[in-house]
Amino acid sequence: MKKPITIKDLAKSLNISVATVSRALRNSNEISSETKKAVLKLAKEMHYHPNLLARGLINKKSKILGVVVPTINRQFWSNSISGIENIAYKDGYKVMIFQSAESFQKEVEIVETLANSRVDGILIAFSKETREYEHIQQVLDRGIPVLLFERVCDELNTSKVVTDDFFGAKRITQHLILRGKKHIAYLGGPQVLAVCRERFLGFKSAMDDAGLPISPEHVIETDDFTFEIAKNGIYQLWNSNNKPDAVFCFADILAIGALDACKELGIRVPEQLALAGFGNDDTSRFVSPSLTTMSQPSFEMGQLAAKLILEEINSEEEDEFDFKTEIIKPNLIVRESS
Amino acid sequence: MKKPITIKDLAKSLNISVATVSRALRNSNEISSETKKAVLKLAKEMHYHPNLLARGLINKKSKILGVVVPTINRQFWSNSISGIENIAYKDGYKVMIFQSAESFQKEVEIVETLANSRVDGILIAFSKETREYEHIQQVLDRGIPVLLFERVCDELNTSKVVTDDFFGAKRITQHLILRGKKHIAYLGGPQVLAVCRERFLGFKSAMDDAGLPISPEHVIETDDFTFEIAKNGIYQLWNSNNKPDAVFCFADILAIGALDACKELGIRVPEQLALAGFGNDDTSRFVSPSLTTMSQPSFEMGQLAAKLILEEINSEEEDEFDFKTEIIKPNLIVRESS
DNA sequence: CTGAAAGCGCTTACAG
DNA sequence: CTGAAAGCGCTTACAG
Repeated sequence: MKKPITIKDLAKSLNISVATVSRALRNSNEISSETKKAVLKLAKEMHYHPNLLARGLINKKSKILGVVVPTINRQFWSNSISGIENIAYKDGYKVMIFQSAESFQKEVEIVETLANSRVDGILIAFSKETREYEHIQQVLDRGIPVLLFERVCDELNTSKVVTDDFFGAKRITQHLILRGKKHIAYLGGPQVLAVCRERFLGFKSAMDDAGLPISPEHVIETDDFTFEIAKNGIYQLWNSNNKPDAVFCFADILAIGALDACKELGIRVPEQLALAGFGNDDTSRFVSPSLTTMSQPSFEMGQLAAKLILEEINSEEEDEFDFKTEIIKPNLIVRESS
Repeated sequence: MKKPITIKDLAKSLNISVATVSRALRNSNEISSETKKAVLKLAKEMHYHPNLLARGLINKKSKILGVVVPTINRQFWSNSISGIENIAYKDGYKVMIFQSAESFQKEVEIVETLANSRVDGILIAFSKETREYEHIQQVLDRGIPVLLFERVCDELNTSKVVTDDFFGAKRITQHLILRGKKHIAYLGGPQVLAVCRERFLGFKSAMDDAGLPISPEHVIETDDFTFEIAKNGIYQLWNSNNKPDAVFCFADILAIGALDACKELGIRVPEQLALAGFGNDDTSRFVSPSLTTMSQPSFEMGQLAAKLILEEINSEEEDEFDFKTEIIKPNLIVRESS
């Protein structure tokens, strides 16, 4: 590593003080345009680059937002991030992205690093393992703004951006019912997760309203949201005497696995078995039959999240900030699978 | 923002010097276990957290790797990043991810920020717009290790990790030829990009070897790699008198678009038109007919990239580091579309 | 408009 | 084993 050029080097070369150099570089108004020009010229010539660590140490502002998601490898998360960046960049903020890989320990480490690096704010969607929120509460206590999105919790007093999962699940279940389906199964995640609970409750509510019973063996909870696990689920459902005529899947990837199982088992979709997902992965458009799903406006949710946290960051630190919880309704997209 | 606890606060409370506190915190060996214990205890009680900016300013080591990719919203890139993280975390490094969004200007900004934040190394895949490499050369001149992956250039003297695009394209074209196809079209990106050029040349080489001519109207160059553009390409090919009997697509997403066009046009795949992609997006498994493709080992490429740059970072700065270029062969995965 | 000085939070030779 | 001092690269009142 070479010794980088510092303002000291510039100052020495020009025979002026570092204070003046600093002012010229930051385009201060208390400086003559002449010296400013000279400094800027030399800075360019000598390939001067400011040390952001030193600046951050003094300014206490990094103009950096930290984002923590379970994985970037899913449409929903990567789209949200794009939405966050879209807003952040307009305001001169850079966005640092980290993946927790659904590991609580990694999440804790990342949050700690982010906070210790003095980012201006942290946007986080919890890992699947996260059950306690001490690590976030500590960051909050340190006065660092945190915004929770999609995978949130009730315990924390922050701004939040979430999907209206209850509404979405109810709405898509109603759609299946309208299609004449009466024995609808549910393929979803563990109900310790709020999002899973909500979607199940929405599903249940629609069934209840229609006076349709839910068979216990039609509720399959998976720990992992993978293609293979969904396939097993369909095999399990189809091997019983009590076959469903539709399946509402917690996530598109599950519905896509379900679809594959249907192909293998020779089940006609949607005639024998209608399928519906949630989330609107790009993939759901490309499979055949294409997949009915509740589309989460992930990009817009990211934008909204960024807006909220920037508001908080830019608010007067004195007055209590008014935390908002934005509940975003997903949109039903009907395709061939129902 | 509250005033954070510093080592000064700890020192005052314990009536010892900041130097001693610092040593206790960093688990130095020149310290009595007694004072160490006391410091650690108080640090916990007072919720002390080290300021990484201050540490970085002195240490010149951040234990952070910066990664710049065109987008995280594609399997190949997100998988590579997971591979990079996998290796980096084992070595105690954190990974900061940035998206250039295929914008040269944004790429330049990000690289500048990364370098000015004193990350220990930068792994970058160029944006589609990037034609000059001054921004990287400058970073190199500053002594910061840079590794190029997938979207690279010849001009820069760094370690590189790339796909053997020529081999991959040739191999998959040969596969199509073996399937009895003789009029193979090519759907790909602009050949100013090295990766596009290589894949086209591999395609051409296989055709040449087999004594098969390539019709000029069978070579379609698209500027964007999107589903819709690929569909148009197929419409264009099919509306001519000189219809191909197979299409080698530069990327899976193009092949998937092609597939959709075939469905709309009633073209039987692979009988009338065989289709092959490149990259092995997850989606290519899920579409129907499933897609033949050259599978790039993206996770492993990420791992390799991280290994190489960590080697460089950990090498004695004195001796010239021996830059390596790793050329990774993709694997042919034959599925239903051919 | 410019400079000397103090300081951001931390680390590390150098003495003792 | 501990402390005083210098310093990392920068910014910002305070004087002038």
